[in-house]
Amino acid sequence: MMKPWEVNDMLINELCRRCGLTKKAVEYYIEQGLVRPGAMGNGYREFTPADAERLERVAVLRRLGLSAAEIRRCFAEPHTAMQDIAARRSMELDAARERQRLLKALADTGDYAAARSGLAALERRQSILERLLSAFPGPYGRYLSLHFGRFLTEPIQSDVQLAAFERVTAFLDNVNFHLPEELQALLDESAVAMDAEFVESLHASMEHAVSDPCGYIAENREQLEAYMAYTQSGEYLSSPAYRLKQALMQLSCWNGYYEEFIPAMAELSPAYREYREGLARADEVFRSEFGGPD
Amino acid sequence: MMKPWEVNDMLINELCRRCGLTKKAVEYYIEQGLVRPGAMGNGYREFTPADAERLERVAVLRRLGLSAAEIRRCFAEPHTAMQDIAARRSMELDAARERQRLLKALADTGDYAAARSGLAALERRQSILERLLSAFPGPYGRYLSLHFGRFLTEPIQSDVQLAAFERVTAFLDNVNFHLPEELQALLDESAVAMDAEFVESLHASMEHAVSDPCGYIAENREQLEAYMAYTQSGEYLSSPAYRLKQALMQLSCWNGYYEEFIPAMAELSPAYREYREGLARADEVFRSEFGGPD
DNA sequence: TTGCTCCTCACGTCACGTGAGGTGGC
DNA sequence: TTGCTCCTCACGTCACGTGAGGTGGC
Repeated sequence: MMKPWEVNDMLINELCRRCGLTKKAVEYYIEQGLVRPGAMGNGYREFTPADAERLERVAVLRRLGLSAAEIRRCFAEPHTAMQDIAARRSMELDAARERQRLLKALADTGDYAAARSGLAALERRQSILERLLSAFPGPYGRYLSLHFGRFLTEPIQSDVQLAAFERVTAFLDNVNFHLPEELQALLDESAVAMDAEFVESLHASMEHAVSDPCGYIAENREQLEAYMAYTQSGEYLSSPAYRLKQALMQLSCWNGYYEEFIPAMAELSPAYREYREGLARADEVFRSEFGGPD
Repeated sequence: MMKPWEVNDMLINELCRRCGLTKKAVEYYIEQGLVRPGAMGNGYREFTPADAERLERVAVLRRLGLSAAEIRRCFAEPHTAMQDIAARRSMELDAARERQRLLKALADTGDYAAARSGLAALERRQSILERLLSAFPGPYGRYLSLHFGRFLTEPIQSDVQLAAFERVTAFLDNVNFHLPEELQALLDESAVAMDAEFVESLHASMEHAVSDPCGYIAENREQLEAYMAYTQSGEYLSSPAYRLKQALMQLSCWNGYYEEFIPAMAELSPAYREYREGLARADEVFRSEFGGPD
């Protein structure tokens, strides 16, 4: 039960000096299970250098704004948790920035009604993005929230939109999207590089393809043909990437992703509807050019 | 004591429906003195339409992130408080953005030491800016925090800098900067338009003047001469603006602004020292061109 | 009487801070 | 014994949420 005293072990005061925390903070972290110091015979707590280092990290993460529960997650799943939390923080920052803008405008104009409607739009956007991150944990959810976040900036003006909003949130609350582990890993891997910048560039090239499909095809004919050929090759059809694609489509169909979520999003957001319509038009041109479904 | 029941008065449930708050929230705001409903004979609380409107505003301000105490201030001093709070929020947002960057970097690299030093720099910057806002309430403090904030982005590397930081914060904690009311009003009025953009443009033109004083003088000779003439005119010397300037310089001397604060800032921030040096060099050129002290 | 509204406690949340009162080691 | 460290309660903060237990009005 009792471990032997080592030369570098220390009592709480020395520990606090080292990691810049108060005794009370350390006691709280012990209570929260973030460290488990040994007990000496007299009831004193004894901390190892490893405990000290751990608490130094706790201090850094706290000052970065993480809660005790989030810090626990960071230690439990070192890589994924921190990325997840950083993505959430980034979203919250966007919201805070918008709130700051609304506050400044309110201070300048005194127009509470404008602030109220700005808040309503903001809160709806946030609740969808949060649900996306919860429903699809990890990099893929991050990608989705960046993708759909682009279309969720306008205020709601009609009851149809309000109903669509309810359907979107209801879908996200109930969806469960479980891939086999290896495919999930592959999905995460391929989504991991999709940060805000990447999604931005993706959207820009999409816009180009949509607004001028023929020009886009002319400019990128070589790559497009190579890609089409690849999607028909045996290599592709036997690859995990193909299995992932199939699984994603299956899951999406079962969930009602295409029948419920996408139509509701299109009703909610005019910008998203336009995007989908452009996509459909471009797709037709592509099909007639390269033939075949898919 | 008891006021007569009016047709549009309402009980708490109706009130909550109107302003989108829970009963508990309303009770809390009553406790905090944000509304004072009337009491009916049976102990029920009775809210007027004015109470309802007030609580709608409370709800908006709360969703914008203000605390109960801040909301009280907004009602007490309608214009100044909201601007003050918005300025503070803006600063906190900058800090949050930086923290988000550090968290993302930590998630990517796992480098806790880098995060720690980034946090230290950030926290020092924030503590100076907060003190500036507290020491100089209102628009002038906002201007100062924007002005000095530009120079407080580098980390501290020497003990001399650390000591200078302590002197800066000690100065700001102890300074009291009270102008006669009319001059304070004038100062606030002239500082009110100095937002981030304005300070940015001010700094840009300052930089131009410093890097090429002769060119700057050549380009702006007319305005500069007009300004110099104005500062010598009887009109200026008998204006409140002149009295304000004199009072500011007096106060600054008494406080040790020039003997303590400015030198400490120059020791703390190399960027600020450079700025001051450039200013001094440019000033000499201006003097030799336009003559006279001041 | 039933069902609904209203009221006032009291305790919980989160990350600690601030004592109070008592013990251990030198 | 003195002075310092250590310990464990207990209560406070902020903006409420969640009951519990009791009353008022129809």
